[in-house]
Amino acid sequence: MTADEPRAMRRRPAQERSRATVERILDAGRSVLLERGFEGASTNRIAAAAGVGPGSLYQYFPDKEAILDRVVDRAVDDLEARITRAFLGSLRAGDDAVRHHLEALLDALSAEADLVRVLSQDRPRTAERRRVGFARRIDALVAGALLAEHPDAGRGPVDAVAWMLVRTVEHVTISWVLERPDVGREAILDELTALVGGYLRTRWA
Amino acid sequence: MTADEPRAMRRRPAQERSRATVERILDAGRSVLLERGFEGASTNRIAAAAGVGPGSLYQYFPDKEAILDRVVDRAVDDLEARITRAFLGSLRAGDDAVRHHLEALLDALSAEADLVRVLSQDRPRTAERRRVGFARRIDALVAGALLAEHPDAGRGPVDAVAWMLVRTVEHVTISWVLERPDVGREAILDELTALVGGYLRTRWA
DNA sequence: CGCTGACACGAGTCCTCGCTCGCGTTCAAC
DNA sequence: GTTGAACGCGAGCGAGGACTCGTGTCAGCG
Repeated sequence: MTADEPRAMRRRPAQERSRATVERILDAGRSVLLERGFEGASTNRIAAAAGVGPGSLYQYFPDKEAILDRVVDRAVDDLEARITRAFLGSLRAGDDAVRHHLEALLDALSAEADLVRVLSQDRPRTAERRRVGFARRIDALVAGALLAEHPDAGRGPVDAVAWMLVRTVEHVTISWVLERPDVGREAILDELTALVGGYLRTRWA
Repeated sequence: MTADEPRAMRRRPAQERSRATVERILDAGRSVLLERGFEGASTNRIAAAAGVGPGSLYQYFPDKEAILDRVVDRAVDDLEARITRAFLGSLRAGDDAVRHHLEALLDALSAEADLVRVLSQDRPRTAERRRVGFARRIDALVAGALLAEHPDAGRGPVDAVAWMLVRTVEHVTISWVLERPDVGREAILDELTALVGGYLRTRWA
């Protein structure tokens, strides 16, 4: 009953046929979104790409926003899962932990460059909410890790450090993927590692 | 004759009256843009806000995009000027130079938080081009400053360092202005200074 | 004053888009 | 096979937006 609880489906698909239709709609939504951005993702275009009448969209979704919300949610879930998995997977890499984390993140973003571009450029409220939400969860993770290593540091400073590190790493990696500047993958990883490492060492020398 | 040279005015205003009209249109465009975002910045709304008929817009601008382009250009010019001035103004602050630069940047962005929000969230191609263009110019400035201090470092590494520092500082300051996290101005300046300083020290110890 | 071009106006045109609704089709249950 | 619900379809409605055009007003000049 909250203001913006996830819009329910208008009708819950019962037969196999309709479940496939919903799937086709969401896939088409993803394609159209990646190819033409939010601007060009009209309902008629999505329906056409799904090989479905415009009316069929509204059998299962209350409105356009609900469709794109689900599309974005799915895509971002994938991306988040990929990143989180990479993050956790490189936890045991003791010494070069920072670099391994950065490497995993950079590769995850590179693998979904089109998605990252669309979500970063046309930026509807949904996508923005998801981005900030995810960032905040990572904030907590990083803050926890930092606090474990420096139990004497206060809660406040640790939170500030975590917040800043997360924004830094987020934007540098995304900018690298999108701008493709004249800086190689290895070079940017070296620099980012130095940035984070130098900071942490400076901060808690 | 190039593909996207700046759209010329349809008619160059000759009398004082019409020059004032153009001014009113651009001012209204700015207000509407800041209050309702790109989404809500319709031509009719801008005309109404300017106290002008819809037709009058097209006496001087070929289409809607041209109007918003000029509005964005003006706003970003102001912001750029403010930032550049602050940057140059704090050049002589010898020892704490880094911190002074960051302070100036943060304050400039805070003073125009609404503009920063609109340009960062709904992000049309124009605004994005301008952002990247500005960033690249700052890249060059910073690279120059770094090279002056470390003449023995190669061109490539210096460019990479400059590129990364600029993206880092850009996004951390903008995120702070937009998210208003639970981190005070002094704290974030301390942290950013430590981040940049620690990095540079690590990099060229 | 009278004339002319510059300027302002805003009802109206055309178009796109989100969304509906009535009808035809397919499927599952008996 | 029959029936009724689930499903699919797509022409079309209403809203809103960009932009036009015919008409009226104003400034400057003789």
